Amino acid sequence: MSNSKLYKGSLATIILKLLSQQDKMYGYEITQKVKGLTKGELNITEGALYPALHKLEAEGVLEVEVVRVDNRLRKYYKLTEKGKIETVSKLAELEEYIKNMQVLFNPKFGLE
Amino acid sequence: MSNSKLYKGSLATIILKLLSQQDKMYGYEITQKVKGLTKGELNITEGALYPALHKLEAEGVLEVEVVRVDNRLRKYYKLTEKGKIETVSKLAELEEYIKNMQVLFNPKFGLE
DNA sequence: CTTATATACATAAATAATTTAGGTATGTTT
DNA sequence: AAACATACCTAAATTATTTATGTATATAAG
Repeated sequence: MSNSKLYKGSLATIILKLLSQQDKMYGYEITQKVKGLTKGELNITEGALYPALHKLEAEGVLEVEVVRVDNRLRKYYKLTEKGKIETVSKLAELEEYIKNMQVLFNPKFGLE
Repeated sequence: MSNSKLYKGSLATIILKLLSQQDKMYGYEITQKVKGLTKGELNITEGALYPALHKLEAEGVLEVEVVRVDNRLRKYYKLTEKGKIETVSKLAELEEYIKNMQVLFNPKFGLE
């Protein structure tokens, strides 16, 4: 995530959102997906991603399935039931955040 | 800023934006303005605000003028020339951030 | 064949932004 | 007299991240 300081705090939300659309993904796949969708503008660093995935797993938000492909390991993550609920609330938080930024940055909207 | 983790990294941008619309403001006024505009949803904590103001001042982005009002101190901050340039780039960064979040969260937009 | 690049995981130390929890002091309202 | 609002401040702890490594296999390029 080595671009803008603004991304701080959004990593978990991004992971959850991607997993709500794709059933299961592994870490490296997530970095590539994000890089692709943002045309290279947002690069999730591994040092941020793996600890974040481990934390979400420890919280019971994600569950993991290890698969060996081409003699290399992949750890597929998917949302648990708790994770689906958590995703909804994280997405609501993001929407709130963006709305608040809009009223701060386009004061017209805030006036009524 | 004791609401959502998402605000991390946006505090300086918020301060600069407010000062680009209002010439000069003091710390407490900034907290009240933000609280008002966001209907109480975003509360900047003093522990975040004051160090942020001091840092921006140290960087030459803000300049300060101390005024005594009703026997109480107020430190008015305003943008320097450097600060005006910095504001433009911070706002551009925020727009980039929001665009990237849109392609991540509304994948339709990313497809062409 | 050997070097570079891509795939795939991981962790530890350092940095940065913030929260939490204090502290000082004056003015106003109950 | 107490509570609340105004107005500043800082230090310790927490948290998320960057930066810098490390391991290992597969594939492409020279």
